[in-house]
Amino acid sequence: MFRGFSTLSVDSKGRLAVPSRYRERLSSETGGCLVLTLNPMDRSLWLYPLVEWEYIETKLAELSDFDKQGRRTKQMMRGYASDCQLDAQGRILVPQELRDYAQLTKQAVILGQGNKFEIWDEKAWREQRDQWLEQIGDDSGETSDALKSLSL
Amino acid sequence: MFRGFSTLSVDSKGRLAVPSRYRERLSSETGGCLVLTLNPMDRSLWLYPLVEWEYIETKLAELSDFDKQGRRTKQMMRGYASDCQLDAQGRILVPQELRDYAQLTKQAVILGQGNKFEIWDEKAWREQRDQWLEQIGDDSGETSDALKSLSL
DNA sequence: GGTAAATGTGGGTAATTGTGGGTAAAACAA
DNA sequence: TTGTTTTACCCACAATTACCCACATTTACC
Repeated sequence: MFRGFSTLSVDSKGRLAVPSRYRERLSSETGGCLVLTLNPMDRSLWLYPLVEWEYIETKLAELSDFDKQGRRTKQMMRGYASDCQLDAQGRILVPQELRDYAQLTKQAVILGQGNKFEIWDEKAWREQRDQWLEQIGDDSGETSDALKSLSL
Repeated sequence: MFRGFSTLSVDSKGRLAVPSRYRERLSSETGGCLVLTLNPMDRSLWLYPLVEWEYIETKLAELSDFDKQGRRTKQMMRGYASDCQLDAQGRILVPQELRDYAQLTKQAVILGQGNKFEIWDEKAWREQRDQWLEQIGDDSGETSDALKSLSL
């Protein structure tokens, strides 16, 4: 399981260095093969080790083409999934299209999220975070049963 | 499984270059024989390796002629299916009729979608995409059970 | 606190890939 | 047949990417 937070810079070629503490695990688990795709919920990116992605892909493939929301989710995540490899310096190249989607500028943040990483533009992340923090505490409005019974 | 995104240009002759990362697989799997047809769900095209298409064709043949949606799907997909071959530069020639259907102009995008590729006019794709992204995140309204229990 | 190692960052170069166009062969129509 | 259009094959340039090296900064350790 991946966890933790790092800031990192996106250079002029769109490369992004994965924090060194994760590199060994990524190389050994999957030979450095990673899959980067968009997060359909937010303007951010998800980075999976290849094996994890393949599992996600089977789950996506099971979604019906005749369910609209399911079809769209599938189309987005698979359509934008791009294979990448750590280079000799432990960086990945983020395709232009995905940089645009997540509005990545010079500074980005990477968040460990269990089976994957989430990558945000730093400024966008801070704004979202502050906004959510206000909402989460606010327990008016709908809260699912699963959440209601969750003790952290 | 095919995945990933590329932009590509449709030249004045209606040719379209398949991204090089897929070429070897397409050549070896099917000797470069591909089938291009329309996507009956959206104004875009589907590109299958021949073997995949043949499997789809058997499934289409099983659809009843007394189900309207089934009959139309069959008619469209089979009727517009056209064989094509990768040329020496890895391009395919898109028939005028299909270019018109998908409203392909100069810039197109190609999306890996599991057993096939999906080809859109770039502008049309971006408009659709932005519209869908709003809907996916919007969790009011109906969400299918399959999606509700999906963790990505 | 100082030194050495590890890490993050930037950029140059060569190979690969995408794109456009010329020309010859093939298909089609009159 | 003849003329016209379409398709296949070839070459060439431009843009992108992969790979390599170098330096600055941070971290770990003595």
